[in-house]
Amino acid sequence: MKDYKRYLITSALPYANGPVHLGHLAGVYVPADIYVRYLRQRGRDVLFICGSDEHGVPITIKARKEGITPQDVVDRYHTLNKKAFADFGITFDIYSRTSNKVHHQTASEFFETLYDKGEFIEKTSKQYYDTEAKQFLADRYITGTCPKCHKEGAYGDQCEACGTSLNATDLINPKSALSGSVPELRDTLHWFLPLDKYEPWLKQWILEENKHWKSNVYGQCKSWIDAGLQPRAVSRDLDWGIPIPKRIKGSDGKVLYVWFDAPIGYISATKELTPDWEKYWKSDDTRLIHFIGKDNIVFHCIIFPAMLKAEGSYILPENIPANEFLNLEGDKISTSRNWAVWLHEYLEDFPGKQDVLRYVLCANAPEAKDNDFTWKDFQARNNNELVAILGNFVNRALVLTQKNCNGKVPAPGALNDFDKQTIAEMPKIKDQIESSLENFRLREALKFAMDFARLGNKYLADTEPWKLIKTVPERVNTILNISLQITANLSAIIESFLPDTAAKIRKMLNIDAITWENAYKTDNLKAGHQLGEPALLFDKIEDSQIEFQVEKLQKTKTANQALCAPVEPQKPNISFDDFSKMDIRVGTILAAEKVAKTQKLVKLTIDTGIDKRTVVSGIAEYYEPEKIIGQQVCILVNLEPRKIKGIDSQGMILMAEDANGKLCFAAPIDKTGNGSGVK
RNA sequence: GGCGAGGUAGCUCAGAUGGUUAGAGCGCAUGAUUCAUAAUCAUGAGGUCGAGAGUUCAAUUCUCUCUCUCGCUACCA
Repeated sequence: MKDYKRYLITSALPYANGPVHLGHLAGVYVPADIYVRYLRQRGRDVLFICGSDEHGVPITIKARKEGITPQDVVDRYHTLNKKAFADFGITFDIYSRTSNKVHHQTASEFFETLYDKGEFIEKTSKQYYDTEAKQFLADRYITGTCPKCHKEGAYGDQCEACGTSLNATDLINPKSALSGSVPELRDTLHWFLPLDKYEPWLKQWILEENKHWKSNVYGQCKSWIDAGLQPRAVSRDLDWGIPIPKRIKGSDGKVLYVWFDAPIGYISATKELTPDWEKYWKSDDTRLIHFIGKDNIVFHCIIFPAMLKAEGSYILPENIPANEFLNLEGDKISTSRNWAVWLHEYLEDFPGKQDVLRYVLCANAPEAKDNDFTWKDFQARNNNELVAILGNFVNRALVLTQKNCNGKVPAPGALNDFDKQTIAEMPKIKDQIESSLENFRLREALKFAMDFARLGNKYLADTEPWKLIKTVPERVNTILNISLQITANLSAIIESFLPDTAAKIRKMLNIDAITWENAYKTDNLKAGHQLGEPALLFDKIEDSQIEFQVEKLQKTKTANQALCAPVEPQKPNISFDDFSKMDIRVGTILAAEKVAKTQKLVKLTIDTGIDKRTVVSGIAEYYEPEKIIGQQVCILVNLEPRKIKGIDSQGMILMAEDANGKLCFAAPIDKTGNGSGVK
């Protein structure tokens, strides 16, 4: 690898509309912090950058819902999250925020530079405008009837009832969520970053020059690039965000799209931290690494690099070790469903146990695939690994010294072969950890770190000083000296993974931090050195504590089920006339085949009694085509025909849909004649 | 449907430009031990490496088909 002079490490800016949970910690912040602490231990020049991402529509929506300002929202979560990170020992050099002045300036300048270089495309498009509120409406601010499932209350970007992603212009009866008025379509000007223009360069840079990226990252990028990149709007009509610079024509009422300003936040935060920021962002001998979750791959691997490339004066990331997701007790973590373990709640239930969570999350980090966090596993790792192996070894070494040497480091005598062999293991383990960490294999590194404690336990078990004390007491001095040297080195070895624990060990040994380079030596503790008071590093976690957590989640689940299965309220009354406009008939399915290249569509031929016609229906997930032939169904025959996937669909099959979106035929119970009217 | 990632011991994961008995941790069993939070140490059991076919002297590792999980994407009156 290239000889880098300094490191710039960023971790994804958490979005300031909610608290951080253990998934964030496991995927992004714990790995980043471990890596950074390790680099610092080795004396490398490193900056660790993070901050709150505070713009964008969801924040304005949350503010409206609660009747407060967007600034109030971001202030709340910025403070909360900043504290949570600090509590878990995540040692950012700066935890900034994108509502800062420095960031506003930096991001506007960045935009201006690209604008002046002619890197943007200007495009006018039609967007909904609320004439009462006098503003353009973000997709989320438009509600209406879902064109797919016909439920009301769908948003302009997505229908939460059926999960379909939508365009605002597809909504039936759109309404402004701001004023309730009917919005009108108006022209609006926006700037686009032509990602397609960077396609050849991205191909070369990622697919050829960055083959060392993790396979999940590399593959995802390849997938995006191969699919073809589209120009992406960098501005929005919104009043919360960074205004497009005034001198630019048409900038009125427009802000930078949050995806554009957020990654620039890494730069602004660095600027805020040090006047030397350009050394980190603009020298080839800086190694820039982004720690992110898999949801952020496209932004950090494709879009942000394209922005930096377009700007021209910045370096590009050398690696982006994105992690996958952490599930919780078998289900996807979800903020909106409250299916999460919030960091501040964890600390209330397990005070002082941040290292335990760091350990469990690192040991089970979703490095290659989604992983599952269970409280049972949490308990097992605490009790069987931290308590039994690590805590126990340190305790044994210290208590033995206390009993036999009055808490003073004894002078070693001559070393025998087993002593030498044990001592020789330390540099080996240290090397293994280095190699794992340099390659972002943190769970492997942690496993090696635990080997250090195992080495100590084995050494004690094999030398049996508690027996020798009666027969060859001078030999015990050597054994305890070596055991204590292992303990001292162990404190440095686990420092990056378990910082609090490392500090506790140092305190018990009454020593200062040992550098990484010295973390294998046998003279870090001098003979005669007075040790501090021994104490237990970890406590056992009882079944009752785990049951409490599991019950807590179970309650969430129950609450969600009650919440998630509401029966749709009755629609407004209609006249009989309205009803009788619908011509619903009974028909028989004559033929059915899956529409090629679709997941849900089945092409049906129906004998309606009137004629034999083709209908395309989205039922493939629930019915196998060959099994429904001959079945009678109800069909709305006078629905406007529509082309679906190139097939003319003449009518619509009536289906009953439950709260989970599962479909079943609504059809006559008894066999009846084709063409029978349904009234 | 397309694309990407993953499917290896009860659990969580490593692994190999194809080559003798496929690895680790936890769990389990047996033995040793008692300084230590009944912790530790040793030994062992346990896998047709998602399924099938092909290439090969030889495949878990390469190719193809299929299947399951996750993600992106298209379609869903």
